[in-house]
Amino acid sequence: MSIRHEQKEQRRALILQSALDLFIRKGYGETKVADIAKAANMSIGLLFHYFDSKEKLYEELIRIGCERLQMDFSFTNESPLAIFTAAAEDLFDMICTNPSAAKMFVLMENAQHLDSLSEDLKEMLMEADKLIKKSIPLIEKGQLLGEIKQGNAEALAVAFWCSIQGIAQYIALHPETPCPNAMWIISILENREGIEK
Amino acid sequence: MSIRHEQKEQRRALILQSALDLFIRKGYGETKVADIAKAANMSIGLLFHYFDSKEKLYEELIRIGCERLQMDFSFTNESPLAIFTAAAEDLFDMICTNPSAAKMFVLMENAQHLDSLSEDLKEMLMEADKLIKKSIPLIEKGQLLGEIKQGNAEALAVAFWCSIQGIAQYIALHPETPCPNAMWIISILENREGIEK
DNA sequence: CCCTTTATTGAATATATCTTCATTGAAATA
DNA sequence: TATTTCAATGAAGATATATTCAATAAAGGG
Repeated sequence: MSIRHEQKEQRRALILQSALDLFIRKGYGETKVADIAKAANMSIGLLFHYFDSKEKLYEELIRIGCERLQMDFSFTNESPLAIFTAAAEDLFDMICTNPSAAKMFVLMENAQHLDSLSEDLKEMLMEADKLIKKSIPLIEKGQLLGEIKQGNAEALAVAFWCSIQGIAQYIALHPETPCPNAMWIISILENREGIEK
Repeated sequence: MSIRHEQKEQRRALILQSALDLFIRKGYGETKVADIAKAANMSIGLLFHYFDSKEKLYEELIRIGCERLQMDFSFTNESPLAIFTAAAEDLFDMICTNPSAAKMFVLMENAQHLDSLSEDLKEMLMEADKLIKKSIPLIEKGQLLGEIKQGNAEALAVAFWCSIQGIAQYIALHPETPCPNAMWIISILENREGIEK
């Protein structure tokens, strides 16, 4: 392949990477196109040679995020706690192994609360909130089985998923942080020993 | 006191409240002065009658946040786990009782990563990051005592504080959410039963 | 009741930021 | 090598947003 074509891809990737980092640190509105160009070591004009607008660039990042972070959270016939454990382990592995995955995770969360965003992108982003809602019946099942502790199922779901979200955010902003163990977060849900009735 | 004076205070409070809600939902840069004025049911001009600039308004919010959220996290001579438990319970109580406290919590977190902010405010905000650093020796002490589980102390501190941060963020944006139990988060740190050596 | 002070408005202005464009130079192609 | 195509620049232009201001209405005080 030609030198040009390679460089084109590299440049594009560099812009996306720089923009992602800035967007999650400062937010969309406070990240100036000039900041992104500077971070990517290029002129403002060149940035617009690669992306039509700041908004398109942002949307491209979200699109990439949606592709990569396909949270299956598949309803296998495993026990509820096993499903949450697998999900947590997958996520922690992703977040701690791949710095840009952690950043994507944060971008997607922040994007949810943004007005000026095309409808189809907004729909894609609805997932995160659904995750909590979808977890509630699973938690209730786990409570009946005695593997998940008692308490309001929605509150438990919020505690579980938001803890992961909070940790992902910190790791995204401080990539050198030692990675927490997924099992620590599972202990939020886990019913310890005796089944009290 | 005169009607005017009362109304003045009310207006100011209303602006601050509206701005806080918008800032944490959309971020500083995407929150337009017009949005704030609209949310507070007043003209743009009047908003500037109460605050010199958008930035001053933001800084005022941070100043209020710093006053209210004086995280003592005092080093009493209680056991490490008891100190973390007390801190978590205090925070959860504050977050779940007082919606604007939860929002403040989020604002302060977001503000940290903002450039254009006076130096003295930046210093005030350094606290959150210090919280994790200050927790490390305490966690190590708890590990020696066997009340806190084994593992990298910094990673445990990150897991604990960031979980609280993540939950606070969700509650701030969804105030009707049932409040998680502080003890659920404590179980991130807690060493269950047998001391393995 | 008159005069002073303060609240209130929205259009006009200033400012900041995004986006375009004419131009230059480097790489591909023949 | 000549020619075409694309990368690259930064200043000019367009746009969006913050801020000011002159004018009006309401309240306070004598």
